[in-house]
Amino acid sequence: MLSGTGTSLRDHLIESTAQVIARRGAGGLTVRGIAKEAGVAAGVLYNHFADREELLALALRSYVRSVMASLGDSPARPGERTVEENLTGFMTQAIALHVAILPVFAGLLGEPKVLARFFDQPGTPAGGLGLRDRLADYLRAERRLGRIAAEADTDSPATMLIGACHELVLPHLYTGAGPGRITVPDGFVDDLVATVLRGIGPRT
Amino acid sequence: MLSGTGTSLRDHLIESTAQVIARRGAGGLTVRGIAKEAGVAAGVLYNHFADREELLALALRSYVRSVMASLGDSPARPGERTVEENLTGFMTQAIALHVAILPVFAGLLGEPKVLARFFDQPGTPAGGLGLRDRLADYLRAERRLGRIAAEADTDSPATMLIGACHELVLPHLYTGAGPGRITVPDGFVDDLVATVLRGIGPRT
DNA sequence: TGTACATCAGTGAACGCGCGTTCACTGATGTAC
DNA sequence: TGTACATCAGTGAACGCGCGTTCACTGATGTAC
Repeated sequence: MLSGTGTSLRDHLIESTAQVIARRGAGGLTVRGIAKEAGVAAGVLYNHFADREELLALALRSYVRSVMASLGDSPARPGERTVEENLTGFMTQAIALHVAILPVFAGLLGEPKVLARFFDQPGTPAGGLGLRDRLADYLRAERRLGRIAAEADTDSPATMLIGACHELVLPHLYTGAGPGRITVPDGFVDDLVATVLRGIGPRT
Repeated sequence: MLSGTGTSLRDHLIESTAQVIARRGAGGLTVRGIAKEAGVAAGVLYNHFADREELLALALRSYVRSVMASLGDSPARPGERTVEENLTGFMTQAIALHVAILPVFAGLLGEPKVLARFFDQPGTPAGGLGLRDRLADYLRAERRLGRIAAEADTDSPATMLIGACHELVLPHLYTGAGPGRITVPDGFVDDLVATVLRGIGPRT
């Protein structure tokens, strides 16, 4: 695990840490735990990183990137297919992203220094934070095309749809379910999209 | 602050801790910090509580109760006023509750033991967790009364509306804004309710 | 090819710190006479 | 009322622990001749 691989030890440490994050979350990650996972001595971290926080921020970036890469690009293009199909595809990805990433960031809320370092990195993937704005942009484009109601608001549906991702994941975190299996109820996405498109008010 | 008050030292400790939680969140709360805030020696905690976690769980309950008391009862009664007014009132309260409570619980995600103790307490107020179900119950009642569409789903609007509360608060936590001022955008609640009731799809 | 030496990434015991928790002690209060 | 004693809530120094971090050392590798 140490030599013979093409990657540098620095990269190996980042990848090992990202794997621990994926498996156990980012909360309570210790320098010794990381080193053990990577199969090296604890002190070696400081030959390659300024401190624990720098390594964690880099590992977080690596983890977020690998999750986003595994999901592929969002297929929501204004004017193509139907709005319903586009929203359904977007939400399916958004949910997968939140299920993978929200528990990790939640575990770091007690370590604001690491979060700050993560967000300060140049070229940081926006993670879950950019999704709401991208969704609102998409909806505005569809409104311009006349495929959603001219008088409809775009911020509130974006907020609610992304918020639904949070609502799906957060209760599991409070009860300490960890990053383990979070199951998406049958028809979850379809119901969300239908409610947003058609509303629940009586037919007028 | 020590003697002369009618409350026992045990109650005083719980209240002092609840106040620290209200001011600085529940993350990183130390036994010494609590004792200093209460104006007593650190060791005294163990004369009244089994350990730090028990005190924190009790202080959490006290804090949640005081927040809920300050908000009063939810005014959403099926069949009274209009659905729009009821939802607006419910959401205004739900947002205030999440703004006050979500940062506190978020800071505790790194301490699952304290969360477990909190939820294990008999008579624990459900906090933010029960709101979604209450909202879904309310919507089902209105649907029975014919005040929302017969074919409408009730779980998805409840999930989205409560999720919008999360979406409002969570980004502030990532950027380390603390439990400080979280401002609600103008028309936030009205837009949410309008979108849920009328939908954003083109008028059919 | 063989030998002596320089280099330097990696090692892991040790350090200082802050934490939750303990416990011998203090001193205010209540009681007996 | 005054005095001697018992009680016990509160004290805070001290303990053990795990943490992030340091640094003198090791030993594999490359180089000179």
